[in-house]
Amino acid sequence: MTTNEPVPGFTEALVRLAHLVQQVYGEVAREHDLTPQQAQLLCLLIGGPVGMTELTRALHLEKSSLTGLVDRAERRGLVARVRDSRDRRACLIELTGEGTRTAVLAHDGVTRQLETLAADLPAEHRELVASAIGGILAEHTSRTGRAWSAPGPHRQGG
Amino acid sequence: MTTNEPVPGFTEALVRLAHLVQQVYGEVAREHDLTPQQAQLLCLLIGGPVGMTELTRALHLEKSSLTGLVDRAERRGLVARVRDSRDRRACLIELTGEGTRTAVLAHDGVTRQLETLAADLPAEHRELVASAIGGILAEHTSRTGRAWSAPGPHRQGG
DNA sequence: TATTGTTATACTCTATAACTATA
DNA sequence: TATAGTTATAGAGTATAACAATA
Repeated sequence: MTTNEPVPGFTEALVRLAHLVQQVYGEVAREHDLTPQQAQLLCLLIGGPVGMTELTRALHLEKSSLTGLVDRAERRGLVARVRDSRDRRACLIELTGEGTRTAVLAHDGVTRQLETLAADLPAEHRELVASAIGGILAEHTSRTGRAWSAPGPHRQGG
Repeated sequence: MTTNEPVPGFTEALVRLAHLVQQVYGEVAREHDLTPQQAQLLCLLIGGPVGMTELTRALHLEKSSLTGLVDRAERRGLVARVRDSRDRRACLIELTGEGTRTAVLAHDGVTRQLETLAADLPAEHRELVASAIGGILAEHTSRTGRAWSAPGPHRQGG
């Protein structure tokens, strides 16, 4: 009985929510003089340096697109390329001092905005929504066959 | 007691969900040889012709950006500009025949993908999630002070 | 040979500022 | 004056293909 008639507004709600989150990201990014893509990149790096190949998977970008994104962020002093000591072809992208400050501000800004918008939602509903989304993400992960590291509010302690 | 300690994973889940929806949109768009932005535009027009100014609000774009987006979609035969009989400055954007076919396919593709990913979610949870999202969207609308028309799975019968 | 990342190229997306035409 | 939309311009984002260096 998991597939009765689908709630008509369900996918519409998901799409609208996604659009809203994008909008929040854009607004917060702009407050810090970032593009949304740069904000995503920075938030993704808060947990520590990440290799280019892993970043292409996390951001769903072609490697050449990522090269350009990192180039521009590097030019603005937000990130730096460091050589990978174990593979001389590879490099890791890490936040600079300014990049770290900006990343944390952007991350906190997005989180605060979303928390504010969801302030009226009872705690148990929040947990249910988070759990439902977790299920959707897990289903997607199992279908695409690899783990997933999203940009944005990150899991600390990695 | 609406603002206890926030569920830590809540905003993270929202952000990851937004990213997933974006990804689905991108994949479906590509299947139909569209950019994600073109797919958004097309889906937004399924309900009928929409004016440029309203489109800038729905898509959160500057008017000149929208001009370019519509230009390219028009050049590809997906949409057409029609004069507004009540205001000779304004025009309405409407789907062409091919545009309508493509828009419906893209819309259905996104819906189907998301429904598939959420297939394991019990119906009552789906309703609760949709309702919770509705509350977040309503809160945002009341803060920004205007109604909102999202691209993507649309509300028919408007 | 396969993988990592860059370069070259072309296009789309986006914003700002200045503009035209209409209200 | 204000609004609807376009044009000009510049930069950012993205993909494809070809390439260099390393594994």
